[in-house]
Amino acid sequence: MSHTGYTRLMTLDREQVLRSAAALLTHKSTATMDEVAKAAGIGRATLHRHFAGRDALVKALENLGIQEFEAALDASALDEGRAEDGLRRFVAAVEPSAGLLSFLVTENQLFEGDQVNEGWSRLDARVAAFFRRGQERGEFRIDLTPAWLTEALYGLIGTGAWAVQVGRVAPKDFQYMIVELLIGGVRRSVEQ
Amino acid sequence: MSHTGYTRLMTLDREQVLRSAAALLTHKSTATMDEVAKAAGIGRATLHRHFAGRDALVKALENLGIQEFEAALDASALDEGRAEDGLRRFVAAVEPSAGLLSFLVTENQLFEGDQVNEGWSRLDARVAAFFRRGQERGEFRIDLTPAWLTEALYGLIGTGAWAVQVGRVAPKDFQYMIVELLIGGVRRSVEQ
DNA sequence: CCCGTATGAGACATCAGCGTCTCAGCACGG
DNA sequence: CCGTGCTGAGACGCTGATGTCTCATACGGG
Repeated sequence: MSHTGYTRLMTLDREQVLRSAAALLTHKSTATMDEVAKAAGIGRATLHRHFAGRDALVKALENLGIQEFEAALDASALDEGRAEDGLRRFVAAVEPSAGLLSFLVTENQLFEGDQVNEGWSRLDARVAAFFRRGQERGEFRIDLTPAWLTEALYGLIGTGAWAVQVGRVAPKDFQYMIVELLIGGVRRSVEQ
Repeated sequence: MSHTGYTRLMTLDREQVLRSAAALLTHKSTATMDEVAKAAGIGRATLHRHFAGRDALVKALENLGIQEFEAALDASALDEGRAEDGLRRFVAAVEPSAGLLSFLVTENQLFEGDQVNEGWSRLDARVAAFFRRGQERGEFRIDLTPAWLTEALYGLIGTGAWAVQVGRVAPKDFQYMIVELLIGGVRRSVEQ
């Protein structure tokens, strides 16, 4: 039989191709379909058999990213304990996907109004709600809007992923640098 | 005489075209040469008379961005008074160029090793030195490296410019959101 | 008034990347 | 041993963008 349903083997193939595509596009967002194929160790024709075209590939990557992002969100149990610690857990959980997320965010900025994948708005809402709860509990300051904090978190994750990639930040410091800056800021405070 | 030297009129033309190109590419980084020309109110041929090609245009924009960035750096007198206030002045000064800077940073990430414009490294060094001085004076925490703080500043400026553009942050809050987050972080501290 | 000059519009060739297709090779199962 | 089916390689046509060129025109100075 051909690849109708989602037999395990088939899914594994797709998954693997998707992973390597993510890895490549993460640090070369303009990579060619041919490059993506070669990076996955397959031919361009086969790549097209898995993904109808570049758009389909990006959309699949988008779904993968959303899925991983959501998994990180679930895994970090943002509501348990101090909001600050939830944030730490989240950044730690999202680190492996940081490059992919960064790519997708950049990619999304190009699609002006062409209605973005609804998954993003759902995730945005969850993250913004987390910040809002932190504010209501008195753990976060209230003069920075949840929407901005959400964007800033994405931005810092992307910047962090890139800084690690070009060697300006040690990989082991990724999580620490992002979370500490986001939580405490750069000012040296007495309570540290 | 033709446009040999840099007669005033000629320079003004270029400048104006460059400005409008910056404004356009800032929120549509994939804009066509034709779109750039139309946005500047000139024909594509004339655009090519000013800038040999897309690369030349981008390079000119890069120089413009570097120049504005450096001007903002000079104007904000980072060393005077508290480091924190210097940072505030700088973000205020750089706000008009934020979109352009954001575009250029993204653009630069594509040129892998093709040796980036030396202007950037000079500016990077100045900013990093500022953070280092702040640390030495005891005003900034020392567990975040100057290199990371520099990248984070760029990242937040870019994120801020984008957030304003899509309406997630009010233009008047641009400066406040960036500086406050960068300086104090999201944690609600007693001393606020 | 007339000439020089820059300009805008458009035609043209070129090129890179995409999407489709064909074909031969290879593995795998019957 | 032989079909079936998937794969990689490659050819092909198409499209969009680029860079170059020509030409008619409008503007401005002498």
